[in-house]
Formats: sequence, structure tokens, C-alpha cells
Amino acid sequence: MLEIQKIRQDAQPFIDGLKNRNIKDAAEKIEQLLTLDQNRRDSITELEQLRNTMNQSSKSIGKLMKEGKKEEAEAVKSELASSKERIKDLEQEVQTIESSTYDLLTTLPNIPHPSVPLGKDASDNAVISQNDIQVTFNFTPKPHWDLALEHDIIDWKLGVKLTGSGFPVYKGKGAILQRALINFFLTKAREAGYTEIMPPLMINEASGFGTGQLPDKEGQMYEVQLDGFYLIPTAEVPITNLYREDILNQEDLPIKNCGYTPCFRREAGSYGKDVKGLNRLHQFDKVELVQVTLPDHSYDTLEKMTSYVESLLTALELPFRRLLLCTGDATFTSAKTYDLEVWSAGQEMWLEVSSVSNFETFQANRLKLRYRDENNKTQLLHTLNGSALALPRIVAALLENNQQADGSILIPEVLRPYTGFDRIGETI
RNA sequence: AGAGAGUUGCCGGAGCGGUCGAACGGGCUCGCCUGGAAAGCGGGUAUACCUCAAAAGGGUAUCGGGGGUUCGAAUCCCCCACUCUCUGCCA
Repeated sequence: MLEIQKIRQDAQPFIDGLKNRNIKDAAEKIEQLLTLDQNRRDSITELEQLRNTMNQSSKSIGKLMKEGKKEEAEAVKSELASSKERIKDLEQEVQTIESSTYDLLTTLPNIPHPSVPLGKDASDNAVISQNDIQVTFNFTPKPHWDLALEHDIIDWKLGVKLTGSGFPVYKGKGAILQRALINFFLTKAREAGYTEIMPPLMINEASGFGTGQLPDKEGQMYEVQLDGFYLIPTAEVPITNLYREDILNQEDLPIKNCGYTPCFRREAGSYGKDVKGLNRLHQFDKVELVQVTLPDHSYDTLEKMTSYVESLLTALELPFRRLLLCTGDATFTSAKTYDLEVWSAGQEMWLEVSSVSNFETFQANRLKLRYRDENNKTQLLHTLNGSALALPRIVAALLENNQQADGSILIPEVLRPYTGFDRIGETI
């Protein structure tokens, strides 16, 4: 959530930023916000003055009662009646203004960092870099859904039987591969200084709000209505919300956490080849990184986190490229996002496997996540996160890129200690 | 799931419907004391918002969350959440 105090100080960067986000009536919205803000402050000023006199009168009534001057007390009481009504009205007014402000503010996305390219949609994302790993075949590589079926390692039909589409069942070496990847990613993260967190897989509404999934994105999350919980769409939600309403000490920063969780996404409206096979699931596994940093350090951290994720892809010998998402394609909460995509030879397409974002204060503002600065004042921190990594598309790419002429699939060297086997399927 | 008890500041812990942002103790911190330290003594020690050009100062709100009664609520009433104990159930 954007900081109203900052908008009040200097609205122009916000107007520009929102325009770059393709919000046409950005200026009007900011203007509305400022008006609401002014009205709110006017009302509060009056309200608090009234409350002040009210409090004082109440005290004097107390005194008069003690002194036994009942009639005088009654007189003061009757004088208060009108203020009391006015206070009620003003309270109502403030509440209305605040909820309008909230409604408006929650529709506004984060302001993009100056380095983010302008653009409408994914086609305007900038390819920043690409590694030099190539995969070549002297036969036509198959898509992973065929390979998975042939080797009986992933079963979509069973998933449909148990639950529905988008909930595959991993079997045998398919299941072991999942576990191996999770373990590999977590081990690497620990070596890189991240603390492993195993959070709840359901969150409450306050947590959903804190990281920006609620109030608007309910459609993305599965809801357990009876208990008022949501299934997490990513470990980012619980792991970032660990620090909700905290005031951290500078010496505790940066916070570097990682965690493996299944992720649950409704993905309403997705269709076509995007959802084929492992490309887009309702339940998938992911290891997530979360960092909380001082404002001055967040962009440096963003680069380091992204490089770290790239090192995982390199270790897995996958061809990948790094995108810088344009102003139109970055997520609602992000100020700057890098996407990492791997090349999947069977489908001949790039698959997004990681998204690394700096949210600056956008989440921290919602979370009320602060630190004490040199002057002992509380300031909002910056939050970041990144997938390291999301499993299904990694699995898709591994299967497709590492398939051999004989139909078997080689496991990358680094994973073998984790899988205990070096190949899926028959060798010649 | 049923019955009961509870939820107060960084922690422990008081609190009668009235001057309670909250006794008392501990912690932390500053000052004095000391050659230095301990002890001792004295002071400070929440957050958000409003006011103010800013600082100072002043004000409002906050005692799990929300609503209500009242001139006035940490204290009374209602709803919700959480914690603990017992019973039940169970990986």
C-alpha cells in the first residue's frame, strides 16, 4: 500500500508512477486521495478538540459528584449532550472517509522503480541476460507430459480422480525427484545463509492483507470458509507475515528466510497450452526466499537474490534467461521484478520458474513492519522475495531437456546425491 | 467437541466505573557515586494519529479484537479470536 504521508509530501512521483503503470486516471485518483486526506484531518482535528472538552467535563463531573454537588453535575451533563452527538457524527464521518481512502488506496499498485522499462504487457519485458547452455537433439524431443506418462512418474488422471485437474500425482521416481529438488534447494539456501522456516499452509485474513493477496485477489486463493482461512498461494505470505506489526532492531537485519511449502492457486480463467502438463497447476511445490532489509539495501539485495537463483539454474545445467518485467507486467505489489525463465526443449518455449521482487515499503506499510532509525524514529522496512525455485516447470524442463534417444532421462549431476539414481527409464 | 479459568506496557504483576498510559517489581538506559566495577541513589523507558513551517509543546486514541451501556470503562454487558486446565476424540 502506498504511503499517504509520502503522497501528501510530494504527489507528482506517485502520479507519474501510476501513469507508467497504465492507470489512466492516476492524477484524479491521487487528487481524490489528497482530498480525502485533508477531509479526514479536518474532521479529526474537530473531533479531538471535542473529545478533549468532553474528557475535561467528565472529570469535573466526577469531582462535583464527590463533593455532593449533584445538581451542578447534572447541569454539566446536559451541556454535554450536543457535543456528544457531534462526536458521534464526526466519528461516523471519519470512519466513512477512512474506508473510502482504504478502498481507493487498495486499488493502487506499487510505484515502479525508475529502472523498470515502460510497457503494457509481457511482450514489453526486457531480456536482460541469457546463459550459454544449449540443448540440442538429433531426434524430436517430446513434451514432458508424454515423457512422464511413458515412465509412469506423474499421473494426471489419478489426480483428477482424487481431486480435479491441476492436482497431479507423482509416483516412484517422479515423487523422489520432487523430494530431491526440495531438499537440494533448501540445502543450497541454508548454505547461502537463509534460515529455514516451515510455516502453516493456511493463513488468516490479516496475513493475506499484509502481503497484498487480499482484499482483491480472493479469486486466486482457495478459501476455507468455515474457519475463515485461506490456503497459501506461496510461502511468501506466511514467511513475510512472520514480521507483521514488528519493530525490528537494525542489528537483526537483514532477515533472510527460506521455506518449502506446497502452494495452492485457483488460477481461474487459465486455459489452453498454458495449463497443459506441469505448466500451470492448482497445487505445486516451491522453495521461497524472503528477505527484510533496510531501505538502502533492498536493491542491492534484489540483485544478489536474483544471482543466487541463477546459480541454482546453472547448477541444474538449465538454459535460462533473465527478464526485467515492464511497468505493465510486474505484479501489483512489486516495485521491480526479475523473472527467470528456463528453456524447455520439448515444448520449445520459455517457462517462468522464478520471480524475484523488491516491494520496497509496499508490503511493509500493510504489515506495519518497521525498524528504529538513528533518531529512534520508526521507519518502514523493505521486503523482498523470490522463488528458489518453483518445482513443476523445473521438472518439465529437466524431463524435456535431458531426454535421451533411448527415451530415458538423465538426472543432472548435482541432484544425484539427492535422488539416489542418475536416470529415469531404461538405458540401451 | 463439552465444562471452567484467563488474555494488562520489554517481562512479571496490581487495578475500586471517575483525575489510569495505567501501582509495584524486574529489565534496559542515562546521570551521580567509584581508581574501575558491584551495590546504592536519582531520572528516562510504548505505538499511531491530530495540531505545529520544524523542533519544543499541546491534544486524541490504544489495557486480545469488535460492538454496546454511561457525563465518564482496563473495570459493566454482548459477539469473536487466542491461551491454559479437566473431560472426550485422535496422527
